[in-house]
Amino acid sequence: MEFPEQVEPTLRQFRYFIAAANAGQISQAAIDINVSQSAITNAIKSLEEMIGSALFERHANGVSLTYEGNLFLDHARHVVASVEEAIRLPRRIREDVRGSLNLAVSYTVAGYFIPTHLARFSRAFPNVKVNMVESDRGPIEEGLITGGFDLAVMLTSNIANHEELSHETLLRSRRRLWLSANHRFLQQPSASLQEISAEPYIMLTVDEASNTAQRYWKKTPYRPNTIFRTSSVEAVRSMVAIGMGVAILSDMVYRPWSLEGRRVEVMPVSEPVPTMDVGFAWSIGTELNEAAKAFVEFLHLAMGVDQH
Amino acid sequence: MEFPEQVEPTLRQFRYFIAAANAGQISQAAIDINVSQSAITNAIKSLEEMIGSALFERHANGVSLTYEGNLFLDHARHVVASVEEAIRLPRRIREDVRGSLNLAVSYTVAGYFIPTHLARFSRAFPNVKVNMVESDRGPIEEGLITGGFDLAVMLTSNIANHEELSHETLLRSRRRLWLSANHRFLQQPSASLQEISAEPYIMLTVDEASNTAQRYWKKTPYRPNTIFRTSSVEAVRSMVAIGMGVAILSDMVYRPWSLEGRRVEVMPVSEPVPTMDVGFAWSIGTELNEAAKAFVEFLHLAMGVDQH
DNA sequence: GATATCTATCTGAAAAACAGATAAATGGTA
DNA sequence: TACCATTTATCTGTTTTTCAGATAGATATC
Repeated sequence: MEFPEQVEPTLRQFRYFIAAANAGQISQAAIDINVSQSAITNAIKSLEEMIGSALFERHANGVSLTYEGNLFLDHARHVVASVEEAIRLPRRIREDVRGSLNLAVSYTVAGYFIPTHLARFSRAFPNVKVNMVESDRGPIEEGLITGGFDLAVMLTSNIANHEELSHETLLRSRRRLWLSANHRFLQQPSASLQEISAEPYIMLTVDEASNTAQRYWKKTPYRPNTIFRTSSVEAVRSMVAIGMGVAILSDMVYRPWSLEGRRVEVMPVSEPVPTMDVGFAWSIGTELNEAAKAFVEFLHLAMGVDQH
Repeated sequence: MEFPEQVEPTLRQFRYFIAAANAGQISQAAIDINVSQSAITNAIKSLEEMIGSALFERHANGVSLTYEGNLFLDHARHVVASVEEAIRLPRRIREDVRGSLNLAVSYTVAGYFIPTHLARFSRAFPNVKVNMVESDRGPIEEGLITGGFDLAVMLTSNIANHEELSHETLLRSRRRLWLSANHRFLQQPSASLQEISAEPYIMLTVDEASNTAQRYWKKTPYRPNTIFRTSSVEAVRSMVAIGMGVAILSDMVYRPWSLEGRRVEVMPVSEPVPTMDVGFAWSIGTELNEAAKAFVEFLHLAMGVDQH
């Protein structure tokens, strides 16, 4: 016996076995599935060795299943069907889920988080119409409560109304110091808030970023030396890149290159700076509709929420 | 891209994918399952091409499942579990079925049909105690009706009491002419009953074989030239082998060699000769107990009753 | 006995899978 | 910035596996 002492079956062996069981003849099965007779004979032989009992009785005019072979056939069919499903289902279009989703998103989420996920979601759930509205925290919270929005994806750490809104964090993005490629700080492992306070600072105003900034500056005697306030992340990036100032922003919106092609570097802040938390928010009282549930589940899976 | 444009996944790819999903890192998964990192990388890449979407997002410190990857993981685990079950279950000991089976069998069944099946059945159902009794048709039918036997495996074509007994045929075994290796008939394609009637005939008496024989001899003007009557198939075989006579018996009891090592040949009879039908018999009124049902199902599968 | 048809086995060739080496990208650290 | 550690991706040569075709053996049919 020259056989490699197989321990694990292969799918091919299952298919060959099923073909033989269907045909009642190994040679006919070989014709059916367009392989050689010896290939099927060997596949079955291997399976029988693995299982430890004969699957077929061999006759002069074909083969017939033994008791064990009959049991195995059921399992084999199940296995092949499961494989079929596994390959087919992940890209299955979930046409069963219908309806519309009124989704509110905040600025950074709209630009840096939602797009890729929303694209995939729409491919997977083509019958869900997503009406996405970008807005500020206040109007979003109000819309969720009044029912104007089904669901929001926003910065969860900023949420004010905890009586009427639930939230769930999907992603925590670290905040670090952005600076130009030739900044002297880059020779240090990190920069302290004290050091940063001496630098010209570019303040991003969207998503209440300045409010958030206050939270960690307030714990120190220092304040940022804000020379410019903008609602554009691209503006921040460009200004940082050409050396006009530094900024503390989340990794989620970080890109190494500015629009002009200049490099933006990044480094940790010595003091603990809160992460930027992105997640869902919804009204406590009302149940999510089918489309919203699908979207929540979709992002759960994409973010690996259940992974731990 | 040097890849062979795979269409069907392999089980190995499923296993590698699961390992990577569990570990969160391809390289760690490679260590876990003791293969090279490139093997897993390639397996995942192939799967992604087959499915048509990414299963993982690649990061600098590992991989994380995409939405599609999460869905696929469920399927993959199911597939591997099903394979596991398929390989393990056919030899699973059915300890759940308990009880005793009072089984009656007729002579030829006891010697040439039951043993191999009963051995396998007992391995599969160790908690079923089979009390097997060999008897003649009359006492078997009586025992089935009075409840002394739960079930019988016998020659169904011989059953007399059709009012109180049900039966089901499992196997039809062709009857052919047995003769010695140098018999002149062997130069013909077949032998007619007329020709056979001129030969010395060895009559087997068990299982009412002589009654059965009468059924087809009666349709002709000829009668077998019986020179010896015996209840031993071995005796028939030996006597045929040394050329003392011929016999018409079923393939089920045919063996090419006699006890003395002489060859017994076999050839068809020209006229239609009824097959020997082996099957179950049981009392119409009573329901089979669990052990009996298991035995019936076992033989159904072994004989491929549901195959057609 | 000849023929046809079945499964089992053998052999050389083709295909696939793999390990190992290396590249490319990124994070952490000094 | 540089350097190191660690990640995934890719490439290469080798090993392993799979396979088709040929052949043998067994059995049914004619």
